[in-house]
Amino acid sequence: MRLVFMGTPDFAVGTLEKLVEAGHEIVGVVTQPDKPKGRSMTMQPTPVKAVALKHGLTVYQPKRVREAEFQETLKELAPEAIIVVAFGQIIPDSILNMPKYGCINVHASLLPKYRGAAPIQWAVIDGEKTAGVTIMKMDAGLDTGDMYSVAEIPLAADETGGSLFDKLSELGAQLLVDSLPKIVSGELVPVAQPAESPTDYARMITKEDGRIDWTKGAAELECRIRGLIPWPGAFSRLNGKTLKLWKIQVVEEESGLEPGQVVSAGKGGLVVQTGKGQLRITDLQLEGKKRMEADAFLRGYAVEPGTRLG
RNA sequence: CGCGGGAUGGAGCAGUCUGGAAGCUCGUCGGGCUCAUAACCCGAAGGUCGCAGGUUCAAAUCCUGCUCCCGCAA
Repeated sequence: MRLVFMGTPDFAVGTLEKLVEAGHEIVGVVTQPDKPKGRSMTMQPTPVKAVALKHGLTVYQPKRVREAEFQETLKELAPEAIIVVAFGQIIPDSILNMPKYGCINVHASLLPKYRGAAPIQWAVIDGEKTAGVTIMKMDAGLDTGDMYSVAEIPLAADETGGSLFDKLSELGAQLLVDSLPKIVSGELVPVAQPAESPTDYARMITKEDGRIDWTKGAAELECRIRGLIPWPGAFSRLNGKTLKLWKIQVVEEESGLEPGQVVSAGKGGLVVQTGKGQLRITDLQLEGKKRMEADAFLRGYAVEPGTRLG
């Protein structure tokens, strides 16, 4: 098919590559403008741009796709469909209706669950048992379009935002490539979504979402910590410094200490009381240091029981 | 030049401000105790103190340059 691809982060890269492999004619790749990134604050291309250039594809980076000038460009490209994967901009009606097959979106959730920008992390945070991807025909609403196909997978017990991200990225890419011909042939018919989503809107994750509220229960915190790996990561404060929590286990015991207080620190890791149960931190990272095992860290850095985190 | 922390035996840290014998908690190896042990006791090995210059009678420590790692910010 003659396609235009719109996407920005890593999640979209796999899909773009699959489309190229499948022999589709990608007449244009649209991605967000470069932004300064990293410690040096140097300008970095988006992951999608980097891959697009590698394949010799033409890249467009409009500040807003609704700009008249860009819409003209798009018209000239005359795609049969526009593939949208984690693009990061609202697409106006005029573009949604432009191609014959409209704008086809890969969304990383089992719609109508988790509409929004960060469906993957929220699924893990909420402790969902399964997750998946949905191929849908975009409409003016936010992730409310009619659905063509879905693929579902179970969540691993130690699933993290990052691991699920990788799985769904792959799953979504495959599902899209498989679905496209069937959409053209009419084999796949779009089905309307239920109007109401059973979950909260999956809003963008921010750094603050990683701050641990020790008054919450251990099981709930455990899901949250997994969901936020590798970014932004769950964190608390230890002696005035940021402490990232990388690996933890739930301990079904109570200590009588206040939530956030250290129960024990030693070979078993750093055990902290929560509002319900305790968390055993086994991999951590102190500000300015590398990630390491709690056991190793505690050999050189004394933490007295009763110390308060947060 | 976005802000900041760091590099010290195998691991994690202290020591650096206020130059003057390389330290702590572990690990490893040997021995002892014990029914036994990740427990306890005794002993040992193991370090160019990131790299390169400079100051000094003397540098892990002060000065200059460089490399690498990390947090913030995105």
